[in-house]
Amino acid sequence: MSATVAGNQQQQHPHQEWDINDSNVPRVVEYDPWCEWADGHVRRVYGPDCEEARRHASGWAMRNTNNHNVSILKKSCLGVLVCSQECILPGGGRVHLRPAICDKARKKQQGKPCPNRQCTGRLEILSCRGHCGYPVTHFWRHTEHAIFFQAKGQHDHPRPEAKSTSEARRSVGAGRRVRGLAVLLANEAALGSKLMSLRGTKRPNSEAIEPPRTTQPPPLIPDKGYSCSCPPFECMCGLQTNAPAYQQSHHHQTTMYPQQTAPNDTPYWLQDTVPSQDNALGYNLPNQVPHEASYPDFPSFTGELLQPEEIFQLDQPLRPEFTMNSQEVARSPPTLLDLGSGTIKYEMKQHQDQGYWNQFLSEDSSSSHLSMPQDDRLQFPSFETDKDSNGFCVKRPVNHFVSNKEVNQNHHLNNPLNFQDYQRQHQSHKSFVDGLVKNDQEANYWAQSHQDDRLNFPGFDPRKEEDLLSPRRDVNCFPKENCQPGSYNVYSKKENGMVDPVRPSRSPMENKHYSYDGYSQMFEQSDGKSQLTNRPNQATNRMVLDERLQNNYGRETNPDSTERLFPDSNGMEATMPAQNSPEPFFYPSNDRCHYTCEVLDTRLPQMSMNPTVAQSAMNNYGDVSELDLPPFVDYTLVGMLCSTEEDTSSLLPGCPQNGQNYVPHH
DNA sequence: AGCTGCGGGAACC
DNA sequence: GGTTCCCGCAGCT
Repeated sequence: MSATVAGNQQQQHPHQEWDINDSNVPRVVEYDPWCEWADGHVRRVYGPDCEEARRHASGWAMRNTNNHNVSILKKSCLGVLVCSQECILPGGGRVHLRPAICDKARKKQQGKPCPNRQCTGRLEILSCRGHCGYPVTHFWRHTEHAIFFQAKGQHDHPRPEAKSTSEARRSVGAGRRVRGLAVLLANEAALGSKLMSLRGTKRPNSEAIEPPRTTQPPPLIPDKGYSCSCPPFECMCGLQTNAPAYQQSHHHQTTMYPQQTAPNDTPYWLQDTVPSQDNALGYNLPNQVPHEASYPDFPSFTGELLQPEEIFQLDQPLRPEFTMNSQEVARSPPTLLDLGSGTIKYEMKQHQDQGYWNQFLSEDSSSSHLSMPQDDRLQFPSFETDKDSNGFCVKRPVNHFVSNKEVNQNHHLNNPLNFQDYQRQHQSHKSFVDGLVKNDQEANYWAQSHQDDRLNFPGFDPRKEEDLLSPRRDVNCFPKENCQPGSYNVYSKKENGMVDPVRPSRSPMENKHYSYDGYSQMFEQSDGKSQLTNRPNQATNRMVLDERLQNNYGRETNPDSTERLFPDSNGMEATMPAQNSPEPFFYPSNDRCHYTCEVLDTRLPQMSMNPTVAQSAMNNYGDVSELDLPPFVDYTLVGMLCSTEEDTSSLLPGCPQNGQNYVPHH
């Protein structure tokens, strides 16, 4: 697919506006690269030959929705399957499987035992409410020259496993021996997909099984009721959200919002993170278009590397302290999750592997709380570097600066590091490490860090902490002021101490924020306390970056956006370059969206983090060595692996979310 | 069995 | 009347 306009060009020619609903859409000469995980209010234009676009594919589980417009296909997000107990996988990640599109199949999924063999939870759907309380919607429109895509809303939940993973799991069949799956996955990896294997064991016990339940909430906010005045398909609610994270991914890091609005003294990224990005990551990635089905071509295991089976035999938790080059970073890391030991192993390129594995093997995870740099994830092969519109890899500024204030109020969900911080704070929750639940840690959590965590949680709004959709829902995208009061009240019930009918309080878990990141936890989960101690450091490191960011991206607003390029009066399609620019998309006037800055700052930004979530799963490996698998055991791991890609994109968005982000004008 | 697209219908404004 | 979402159906893989 051809590249889009260069960043500079984009800036000069701000996003020409077009709407999927327009009678005449512009005739695009350049197309956006395929983006599997489009999030936020974005618009993209794909070439007619883009297979993914033609299939209306998406990493998100999107179901068809009738919009009574045959020319425009509408799809809405089904959310993600999560563990009812919000358990943390041995690797630190969380369960987030892909909901079946088919209602029937989806119903079957719900209530199944959590894939985490050490967890007694059940799978339940965490529905998407990213669009003012309703599921995020995707619109597809085909024209003679291009395929137009428009998304509304910001996913307020972790990314589900990749579709390919879900399919693989399905094909393997529940209840099969894990090894079968491992083999399948291994083959996949060899093909450039991913290598995964997992070990299934019998579930420890069958506690009282919770009746299958759905987290599906009733529409909280009538699509129409809320005061958002955004026109159809142009709602900008929550648009800021993804911008930060995605923005990063682009060559032009146009970072808007948080940085601009909040001065901050708290480093958003840890310093160690920076180096890794700049140095470790060369971003010299192959010109590769993100593709749903195409996982980063990580190398398959070779004789020099430990075989999956061998890896699983390790008794000691592994601790990664390694760096990898940019190319490796670009790939999804093959990982192995040993549920038994709770260890996640990453496959590294051989030249690096040796050292990596040596270290890996020699360290004890129990004491590794600090072993992993805050920005380790940046070093993971799975990170896909950003590519410029032309498909060339561009060094992605890792410097995403966010002040403390921002961290608390305007948390960028997209920021992996941010996420990481948060997550670490919550690792003690339901951690099943080495087969044991760390009760003591939980206690600590409540006694020492819980409150703290919340305050530090990105996007956390102290004023409304209880009103967050769900503890698991990291993002609260509901506009405070503009969503209908009535709708909003639904959430406020929680504020009043009311229990969410759908999700009975399970304190202490109840208030826990959903953590998507599995990276940091993988190696640190064993020591919850240490995590907390790290924070100060992290904060300090962020500072420099924040400053830089502000300087560089201080001027986000682009007045030019006012020009409305497309449909020309004569009815002919206006030719325009695809909107790949990372630049924020501003509406000509403020009147289109009434969300207040406060809302955006405090809530929307969180959404951008979502992508990160997926990471949790990402580096987990399944242990191939063991045998019978409970039907569900497999997919957790699989899903986790899948998330790799997701995470990748989220962290360092493989797909330029830049497409066309709408940024609220204030 | 599950995905996808289509269309009817209800609810809301 | 317009828009949204829910649901079922049928074709396809």
